[in-house]
Amino acid sequence: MKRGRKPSIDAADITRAAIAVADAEGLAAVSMARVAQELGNATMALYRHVKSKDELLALMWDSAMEEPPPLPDGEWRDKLGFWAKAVLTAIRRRPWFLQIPISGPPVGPKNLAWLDSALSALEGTPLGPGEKIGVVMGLSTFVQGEARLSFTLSQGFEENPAQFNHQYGQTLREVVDPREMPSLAAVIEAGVFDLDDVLDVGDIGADFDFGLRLFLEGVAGHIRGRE
Amino acid sequence: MKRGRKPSIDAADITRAAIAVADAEGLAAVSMARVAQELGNATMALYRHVKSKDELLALMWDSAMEEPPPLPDGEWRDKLGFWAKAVLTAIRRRPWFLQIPISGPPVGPKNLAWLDSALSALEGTPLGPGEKIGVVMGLSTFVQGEARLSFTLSQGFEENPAQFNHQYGQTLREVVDPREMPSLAAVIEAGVFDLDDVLDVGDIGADFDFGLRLFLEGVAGHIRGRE
DNA sequence: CCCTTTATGCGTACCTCATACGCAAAACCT
DNA sequence: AGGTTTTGCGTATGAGGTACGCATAAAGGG
Repeated sequence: MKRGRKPSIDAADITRAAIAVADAEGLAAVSMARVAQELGNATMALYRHVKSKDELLALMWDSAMEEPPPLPDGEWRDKLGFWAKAVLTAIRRRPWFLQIPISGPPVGPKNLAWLDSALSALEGTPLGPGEKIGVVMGLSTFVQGEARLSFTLSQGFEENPAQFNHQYGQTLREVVDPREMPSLAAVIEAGVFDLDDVLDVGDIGADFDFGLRLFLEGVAGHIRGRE
Repeated sequence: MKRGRKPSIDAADITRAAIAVADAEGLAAVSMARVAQELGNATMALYRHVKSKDELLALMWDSAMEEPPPLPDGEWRDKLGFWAKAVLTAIRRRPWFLQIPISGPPVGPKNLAWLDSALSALEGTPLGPGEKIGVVMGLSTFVQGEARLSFTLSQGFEENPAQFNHQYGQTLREVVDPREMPSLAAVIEAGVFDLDDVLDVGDIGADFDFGLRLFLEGVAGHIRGRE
């Protein structure tokens, strides 16, 4: 049988506690001391189960994502669109996911399940394996980038609401010289940046939807040009 | 005239020094003490010109980008493609750019110049102002995401070369159960992940090129459907 | 030319963190 | 029971950000 003192906690416990802290107070609040306190252990006890904080962050990264939801029936475009929105929703539930400095390609089961889900959406298409990966990587990159952007902005908003809303369009009008940046000035004058709802944390966001549509349209074009 | 002791440095000097440190040793090496040393001042002297380290990072963020290069002649698709690659190249020159936790929308002149440049590429198209912004935002999101990914991976590679190259495909084969994730397993079996050149830091990268092509194709489709 | 005003330079000190080290405590084996 | 092995954790070190207050210049007024 196994010798030595029984472990009172294991790496999974630590990861869970760390995730709870991150969910409640943000990634910045995740310190070894804080996590240990959550578990009722001393700080240094954690190091028996986790080599370093970086390793803990990697574990958190693997465990952070929920299970991918089943895709709807329909053609690949609907499925991929649904998938993209599901990714965005999942990330929004754990915004700190994007703040973790990742150290390599995904090997955790959850992340791989999401990858599999996206690939399955392309199952009926004539795309080759490499192309499927390319499509999914591109889409995933776009979604994560958009999520990061919206999260960053909403965070900046909480810290300093004044600089947003109508302010931004106004600020740009002051800073941009129409002679130096005519294209940008034209867009500013059109009032595109005067929206109140630059963030719209609640729903999916028009920018995201538009970009997603463009990307999927591109995939459709690629498939068409290939048949 | 202005009273009081003459400032020996100003915020711009500090920003420059901080950027020099980041260029040479990475963003992690940028500490107030390190920057002060670079300038021959004491640590606390910096706080006369910069409210906090966060503010310094924001200043660095604004100054980090170079001037956008002039776009080539041709149709919008060539221009935007060129722009996207230029963004990627510029970011690769200062990889730490993406590590700075940004706090709001861009107001710095350099970043706005890039925005203007991208918008000017769409000048000849029938797209409205909101659509132009949508296209540019989407593209920018994609490019930054791709840059972040390639940077992250190349960094992980330096720290731990063993886990890459053929290893990754092998690792996946061990972890992925074909019954649970059939689509992913199929792609793995096709050998897509066995490449030596997952990163290819040198050139533009096939994934990036493919994703870029898809997105631009999507924009073309959108324009076509609008005329 | 000295003194007051004002802004900068910076030494000291405090706090938060990650983490190395070594000993104490517990659980198993013989 | 005594030895062995593994975990728990107190202590200590060092890095980093920054508040505070005094020292130090530079300009203006008398």
